[in-house]
Amino acid sequence: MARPKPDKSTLLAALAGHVLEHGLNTASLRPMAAAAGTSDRMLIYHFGTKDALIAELLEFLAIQMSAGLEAVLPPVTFESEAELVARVVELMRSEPFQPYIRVWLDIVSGSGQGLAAHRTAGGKIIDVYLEWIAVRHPEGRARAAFVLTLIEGILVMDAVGRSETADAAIKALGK
Amino acid sequence: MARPKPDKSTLLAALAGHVLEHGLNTASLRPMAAAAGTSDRMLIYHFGTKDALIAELLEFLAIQMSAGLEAVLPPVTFESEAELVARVVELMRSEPFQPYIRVWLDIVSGSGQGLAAHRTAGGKIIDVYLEWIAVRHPEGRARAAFVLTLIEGILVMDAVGRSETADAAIKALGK
DNA sequence: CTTTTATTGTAGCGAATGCTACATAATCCC
DNA sequence: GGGATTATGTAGCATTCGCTACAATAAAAG
Repeated sequence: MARPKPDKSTLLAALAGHVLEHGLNTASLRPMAAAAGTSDRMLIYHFGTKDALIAELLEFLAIQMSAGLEAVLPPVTFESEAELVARVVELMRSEPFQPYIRVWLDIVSGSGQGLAAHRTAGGKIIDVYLEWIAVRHPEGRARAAFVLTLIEGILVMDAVGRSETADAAIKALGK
Repeated sequence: MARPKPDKSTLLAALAGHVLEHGLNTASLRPMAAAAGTSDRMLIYHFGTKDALIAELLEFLAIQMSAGLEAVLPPVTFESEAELVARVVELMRSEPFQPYIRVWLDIVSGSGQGLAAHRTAGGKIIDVYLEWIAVRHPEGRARAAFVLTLIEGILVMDAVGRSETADAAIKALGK
């Protein structure tokens, strides 16, 4: 009775891997299925609909993008806000984060287009990151929102090839 | 001899209108053609390729998104950085800007996926906005980058339904 | 062992995709 | 006016899309 499939998360992990490499909003059933070692037929069988699949995949991605944050940056409070920002940006710009940032921008774009599942997942991810930053912020929770918002802006700048502007923003924060 | 079509900009304007309403990254030839009162056949005739069309459309959009900025917010320097940010955000959140923001997020997403035309257009748009902010910033050009980056982050927050976080960031800026 | 029930493969449908071949109409040049 | 060039319509092709019908197998239940 509505018992969840035993290895659905295995399936979702494979789908997530494909999406992280090839993009979320342009993903289609047959390539995803191939990446997961199965068929489009079976994806529909398991999820009912592509939209439902994407919705579940977004939940999975939201968790995956939130998990491991503690491991990659231990919960130490920094000496200054500027230093925290610099450290997080350095992290976000590192190689292993790139696929997640691409997917993140897809989520944001989809949210803008009014896709409910995208928006829900996007909001949850922001919530987790906000908390993650708050724990590490010396000036307390109120400023965490500011820091995270700035970092999101930096991601945008980086995406369109204006990292210099992002760097200028970080520098301006210092003084 | 390679004389440019007389009303290609008219065509591009119609295409831009369609894309502003229905999204850039999901646009396909036949609906675009219908919106422009033509056929897919003619779009290919004029632009050669869909990719080329998108590239030209992105240039057009970059200009269109930059033009009119002066009109909508006269080049007055504000009393404080916080006030400037508040005013610009108010502008960006206003109804008529919504379609442009959706397209903007599509451009950012496409840039993240490595689409060169998207990235080029996105960079140009940032450049123009940066200049636009610099002219209005009381504390000079160096801080304009900071302000614009923060605003981009606010757009992201708004997109995923976390305007409260964006507002908190703006407020935090005040003190 | 047999009868359900859950899982999977094969094949394909109808729609949409970007793009092209071919023919026709309009326009320009001389 | 006639030949060449430019513009446009009509059809369609090959591919991919999400999804489904049908049948076969595998597993569970009695």
